[in-house]
Amino acid sequence: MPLLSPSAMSRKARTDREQIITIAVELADRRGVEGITLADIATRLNVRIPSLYNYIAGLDDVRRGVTLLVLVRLGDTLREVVAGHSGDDAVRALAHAYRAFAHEHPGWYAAVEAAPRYMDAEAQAAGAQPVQVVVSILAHYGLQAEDALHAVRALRSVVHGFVSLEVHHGFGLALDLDESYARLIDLFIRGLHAGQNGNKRQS
Amino acid sequence: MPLLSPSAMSRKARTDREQIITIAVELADRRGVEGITLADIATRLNVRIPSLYNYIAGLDDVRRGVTLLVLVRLGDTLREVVAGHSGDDAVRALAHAYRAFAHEHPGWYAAVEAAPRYMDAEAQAAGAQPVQVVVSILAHYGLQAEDALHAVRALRSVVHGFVSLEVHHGFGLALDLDESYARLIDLFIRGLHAGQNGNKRQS
DNA sequence: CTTATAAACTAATATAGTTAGTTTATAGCG
DNA sequence: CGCTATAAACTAACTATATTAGTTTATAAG
Repeated sequence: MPLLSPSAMSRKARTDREQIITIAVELADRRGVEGITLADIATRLNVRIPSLYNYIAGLDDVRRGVTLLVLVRLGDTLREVVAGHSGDDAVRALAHAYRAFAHEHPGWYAAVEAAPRYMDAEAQAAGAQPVQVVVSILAHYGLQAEDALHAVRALRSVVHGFVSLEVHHGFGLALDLDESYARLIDLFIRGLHAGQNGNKRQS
Repeated sequence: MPLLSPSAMSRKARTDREQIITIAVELADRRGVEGITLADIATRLNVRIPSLYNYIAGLDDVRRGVTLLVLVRLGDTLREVVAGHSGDDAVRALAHAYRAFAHEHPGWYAAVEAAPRYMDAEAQAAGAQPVQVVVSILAHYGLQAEDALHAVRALRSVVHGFVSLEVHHGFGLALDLDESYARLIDLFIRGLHAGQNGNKRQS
């Protein structure tokens, strides 16, 4: 007896695994990857917990699937938003979209943050679209090979750092967050421009 | 019967709570705040688990205590390191010390990251020394009231963003991390200088 | 109709934390 | 010195979680 519709019977494990991951992704949207429980998934499917093991290897397997899916969705979102922009505009658009994603889906963003815990480097490569988007943007700044990669890390750090602190309520003061973020991105852009001639460190 | 030494008998709850937190901090250094277990603490004290409840309200209470203590230690470390430096030097010293702390004590750094989960805003204020250190540094840049606070958030974002990604192995490429970090901090400093006259955003 | 098997189930185990209620040891007092 | 209140330990029991083993059931295919 398959999990729901008794339609096709052969090699259906793939389908039902996706069903489980889909439900897990919904749960994760509210409670984060760590908040996923097999009990909730089983209830949603009107099935007992052990039945799930016919399709998944365990909870961590579910979390891995969720992480991958979320990474892909973030990558898609960023790519769409950035399309049509370039230079400073592209950086601002990306920064805004990244933050918006975290606001709209805190649980999913938690999955992005915890991604390395559940996926090894190779598996992550499959969902590394976010990085690719950043690389393509910074290419327009005329940054050479290694310089570009260091810049990618810088942008990731800046954007992730702020958003991470924000969604975890790490900023205590009553000071406008939109303003802080806009200034941070501008500061990053200024730094990028100021470094274009003479990118080497002074000390 | 007190947890260990049958010395003073009255109001010893404070003492034994500190004993528990101390052990928990040691455990957290290796496995993070989330990795603390009452079982481990009880074993270390040669006591059964429920006995701990005479001194703590539960696991989250322990985590709260650990978080507070770690926050204070980080604050102390940063303050010591920054003392004697000013301007760009102070920023670099702080950035370096912050990252070093995360490297030497990954578990403690996890507590710093998760701090808002276990402590409300008021409780965090008690361990908000790190922020105070940053404020004092940026005062030397001639930043006015709000500008300074936005700049504090920027520095926190930059430093935390990179370190967080690094310790969670979020950087996939085989590219020197020290170099990336140094460039990021320089980029931040450049941006700070470039923004000194005309700090307002253009759009 | 038979049979092989996918897919569900029940039962049991392990590890967590937590609560209730009981026992024990001892500090302080008469 | 002995009584008593109480701090502080204990055992027992319960919850929720994941996981594994072994059994039953339904059905697709021959």
